[in-house]
Amino acid sequence: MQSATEENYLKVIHHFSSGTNTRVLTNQLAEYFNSTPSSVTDMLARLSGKKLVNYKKYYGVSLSEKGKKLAVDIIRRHRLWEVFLAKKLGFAWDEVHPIAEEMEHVSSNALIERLDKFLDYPKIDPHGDPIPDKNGNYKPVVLQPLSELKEGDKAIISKVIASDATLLSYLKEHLLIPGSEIKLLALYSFDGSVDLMINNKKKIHISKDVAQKIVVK
Amino acid sequence: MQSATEENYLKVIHHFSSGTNTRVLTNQLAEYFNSTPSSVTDMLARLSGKKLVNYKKYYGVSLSEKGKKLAVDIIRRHRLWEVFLAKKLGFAWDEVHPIAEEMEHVSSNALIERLDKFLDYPKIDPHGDPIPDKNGNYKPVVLQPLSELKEGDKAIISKVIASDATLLSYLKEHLLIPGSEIKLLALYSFDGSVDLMINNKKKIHISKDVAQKIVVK
DNA sequence: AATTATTTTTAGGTTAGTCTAAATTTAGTT
DNA sequence: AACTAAATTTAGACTAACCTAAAAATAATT
Ligand SMILES: [Mn+2]
Ligand SMILES: [Mn+2]
Ligand SMILES: [Mn+2]
Ligand SMILES: [Mn+2]
Repeated sequence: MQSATEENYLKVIHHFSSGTNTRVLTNQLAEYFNSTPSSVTDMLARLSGKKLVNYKKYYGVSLSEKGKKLAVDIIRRHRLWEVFLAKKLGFAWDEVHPIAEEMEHVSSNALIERLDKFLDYPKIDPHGDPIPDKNGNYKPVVLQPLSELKEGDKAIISKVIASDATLLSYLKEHLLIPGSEIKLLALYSFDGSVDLMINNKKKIHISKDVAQKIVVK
Repeated sequence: MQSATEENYLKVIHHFSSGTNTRVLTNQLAEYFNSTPSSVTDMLARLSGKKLVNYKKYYGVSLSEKGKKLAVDIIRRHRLWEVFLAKKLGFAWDEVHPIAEEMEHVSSNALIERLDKFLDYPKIDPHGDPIPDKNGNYKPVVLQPLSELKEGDKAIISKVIASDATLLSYLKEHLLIPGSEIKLLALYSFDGSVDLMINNKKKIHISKDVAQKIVVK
């Protein structure tokens, strides 16, 4: 068995190695966890001992096959709980993450299978991220920033890259949230700002800066 | 904040002191947790330091007001999750406990309030135990063993005192489970055994021994 | 290539939660 | 009251998960 801390590490290593570059660095993890490089070294040695990661001193880590399986399963659990929180309990999409961060560590497999069924086998979570099935399979959704759309294009917002609270509440107020349908009415070449139609109901003008932080599919 | 271990202690101390006698003994807790008396002493000192229990060396512990509040809240969380697992996910009443034992430690209060609403404010859990409301109020259900009913009495099974797996599956097979309605058809004075009608559908004969383990209300 | 800066590991220490074995206190019994 | 038995605490040790400070390895610059 693995602890909640170990599960969190696996999930984050998976996240950081999910792009092109495969190895994950000690300082990267330390910064992410608001921890110290020495604590990370400690944990990487532990995970290596459990054959969950491939770890070379001074070089970096990657997930082993065993570790990758586990990481994907934890991501599955996390995202299913997020769907439950949003769809069944009525939490907003930006409230579910910290709660799911705890729920994902409840260990029962039967629980997750039944939850999956109860939710009618959802494919994406409230942030637009794909949910792996029980075999760990999922297809990464093709995403692009809103700023790359052309005039007339329609898309669904699937994610918002923002941690700033004032920006988040601004986006929320104007329904620039995951799930909303948008149409690009006009693109102003002089500053990259755009006019949008949101859910066929409301027009809005946003800067290029903000448009780059709204990810659509 | 308190750890999951501390929460488990508070809950169990509440359980053991819930009867007439108020003080809970070290060995009692050690046995319950399959732990050692010295580990318990250690934890009691910790809980005492947090003002969650009143603890006198060599004498025993009881919950402080603060500790009692917390204990009741953990019981609330536990039983609400049990209802969720049974009613929404379709788990059997005898499968929900170990899962709820983990879920009860998820810390969000908003989560529990929304869960309560989602479940339509249930008053009892799948074992027939009462669920405290958000202020910690609940009325202990008046319970008696089936063996104390008189001929002609009707009752609802609210709990089964059994850990033996063969007995549990026997009871399950014959629908002698929480929620079932039973009527006492005959009481045999020579050995205390009884004839029952279960859910107005099936007759069964059970020994006094088993009748004493079926709690009804 | 030598020096400097950055990254990472090692060394040593802390807290929560556990254990075994020994000492102590309380309870029970001649 | 003295002795024995049971319950409980203390002492000392261990692991997981953290930390700070120092040492070592790697990367970047002169
Ligand atoms: Mn987590
Ligand atoms: Mn998500
Ligand atoms: Mn628990
Ligand atoms: Mn219960």
